[in-house]
Amino acid sequence: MTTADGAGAVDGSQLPLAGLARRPGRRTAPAGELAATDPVAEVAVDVSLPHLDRPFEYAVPASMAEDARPGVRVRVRFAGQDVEGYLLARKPAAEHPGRLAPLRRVVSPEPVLTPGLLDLCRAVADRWAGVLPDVLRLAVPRRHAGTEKREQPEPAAAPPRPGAGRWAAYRAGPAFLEHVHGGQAPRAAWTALPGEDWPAALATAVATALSAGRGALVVVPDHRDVDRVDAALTALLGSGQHVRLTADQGAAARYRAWLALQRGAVRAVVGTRAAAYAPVHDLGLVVVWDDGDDLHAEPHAPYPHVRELLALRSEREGAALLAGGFTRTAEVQAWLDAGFARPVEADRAAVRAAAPRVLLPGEGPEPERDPAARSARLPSLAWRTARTALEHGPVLVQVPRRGYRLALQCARCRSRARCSACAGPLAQSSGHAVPACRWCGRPAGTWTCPTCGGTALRSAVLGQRRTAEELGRAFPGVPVRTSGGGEVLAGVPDRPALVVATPGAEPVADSGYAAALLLDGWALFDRADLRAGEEALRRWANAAALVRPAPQGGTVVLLAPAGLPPVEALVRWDPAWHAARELAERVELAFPPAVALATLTGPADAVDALLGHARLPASADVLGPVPVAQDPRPPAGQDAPTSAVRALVRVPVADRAALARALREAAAVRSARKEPGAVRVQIDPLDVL
DNA sequence: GTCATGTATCAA
DNA sequence: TGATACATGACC
Repeated sequence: MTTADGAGAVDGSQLPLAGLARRPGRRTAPAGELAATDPVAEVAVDVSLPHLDRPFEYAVPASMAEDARPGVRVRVRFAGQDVEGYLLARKPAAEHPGRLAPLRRVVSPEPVLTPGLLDLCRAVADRWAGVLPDVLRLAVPRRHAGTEKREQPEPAAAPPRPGAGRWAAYRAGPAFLEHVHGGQAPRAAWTALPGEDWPAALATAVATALSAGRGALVVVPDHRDVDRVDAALTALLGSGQHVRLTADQGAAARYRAWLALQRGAVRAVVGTRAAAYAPVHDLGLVVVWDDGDDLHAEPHAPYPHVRELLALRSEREGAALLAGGFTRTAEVQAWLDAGFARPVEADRAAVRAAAPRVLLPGEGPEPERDPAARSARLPSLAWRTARTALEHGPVLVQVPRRGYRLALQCARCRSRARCSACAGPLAQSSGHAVPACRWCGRPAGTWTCPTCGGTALRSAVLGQRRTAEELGRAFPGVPVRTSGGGEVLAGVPDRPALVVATPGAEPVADSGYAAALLLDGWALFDRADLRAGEEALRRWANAAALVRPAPQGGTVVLLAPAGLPPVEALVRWDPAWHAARELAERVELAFPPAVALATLTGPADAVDALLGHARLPASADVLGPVPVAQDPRPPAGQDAPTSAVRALVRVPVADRAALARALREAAAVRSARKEPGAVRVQIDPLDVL
């Protein structure tokens, strides 16, 4: 029987059940129906309005006293409707001066939102100026009731510690593993050697953490990469030590894997971006592979990025952090410069021994007139390289994806045209005769190229997909396979074939490609994007890394002009050099990661209102708002705003938290006042044009 | 977001 | 005067 103490602590006397209390015919529920201890529950309700992003207190009926534990999903009455929520905590007394409504239902006794996961989600919401319910939707998978009842396997015994394996080839590689094994939290930027079997290397790192009783988490860009790491982990550890988490696995499989981690039956996971939240026990190692891939950027509010999320998480949970790839982003370079992370890289001799030879048109023997090459619209060098390589194995042909944004460049030297006021990219909007800056909106009536002094602008060419049929005609009798779009090949056998793939969909060849042709190098520069150079190098290097080393004849033909930094970086296979250059450029232009930046996108008056409410740090620099092309994905149920604008706010990195807080508070004011128009706030978005 | 309440507005 | 519309604030 519940004592009066419990009830008195709630409300001073009885605890009426709201809703029932108003109806004269029904009596207030007696105090005896409340939980004996801690009759008050704090609940995060699933309402994504900024001004409601805080716990609300509910009374715990005695019938739910056992199940209503912190972390469980509950259903409550909120503002007259039934909503889901998470029970955050139980406590003896309420702070809310009014009456408490009771919990309506404990949806599931499974405590899915553990204190650690709640802390992480709260930190993510704060870091990206968002609200907790939005983050919880990303972090906690949908419930699958049948799966909860099923027995989990017994926790597997920790595996033996593996040798350093492939890590011995890298300076500071074995030391990193040693620290992981020793319970420390080193942070490393790993630049993988071309040709590296990186899934195997990551499996070794995961096994090292497991062998020390620590958990491990690996986030890769896509499903195919999950398959590769999954296979490498199984090869090293068997099948019981890890699970996989991907968006495309069914609700049951996903929830089962998630629960296995949550219940501590399994301590290692590999997955795509949502796996960054996986409830791994005793987390000792977090890994992000190829952090430059934009699949690591969450497309749902509040738009967190896996790299930054894992950095945040590793610090909060004392886990080691490993950011690996064949190239290095400016963001990771900034980590190195700041001393936040240390490099794990091979020495130059090892790089030279592992990298393929990279050729550019204009080098090597004079091109001859070759009708077969012309019919495929292939430069002679590419055609001859492929023809020779096809005698030794498969040849990869990387073709660009469609649909790059239109940018402007110097008609003479082809360097990207930038605004003379703020260095933003110039672009031609449809319907406007005068090109304008995409950042500050300033029209560029007259323009002079700072590189060559030219004054004429040219429209960039859109990427164009070459067809496999065209290549097939140029190489009669050679099988042509394609990978990309809907159909992605995992691997190809070690036989002569042309393998046409879009970036990110390149199949792995059993013993490496004999050659790769990287076509349409220009298209990658024609993106109106600050990250174009970095992205070009990343795509080229990821394809070139699948080619055999130069000593075994591996050759890459890159159709891009010599002299541009990403081209030079590929030829010399020096991604660190390129990353340092990129970062220096970002510092110069005052763009991320050199500064923290927020974009506010929405109807003009809504953006103005948000900026008006925001108590921005004194350091804040506001650019725009400027009109932007219609939002490609307007919020559900809303029409695309007719006059969408975008404003940029930049602050020093040290003020990022203050910027996020100011924007969130301003959004809270707007939502409380029901000001019309939705404004999308993004912190450090990738697509700052 | 929903709901309840308060105030302005207008036809009868 | 009563019906209705719209603004406002709370939401536990």
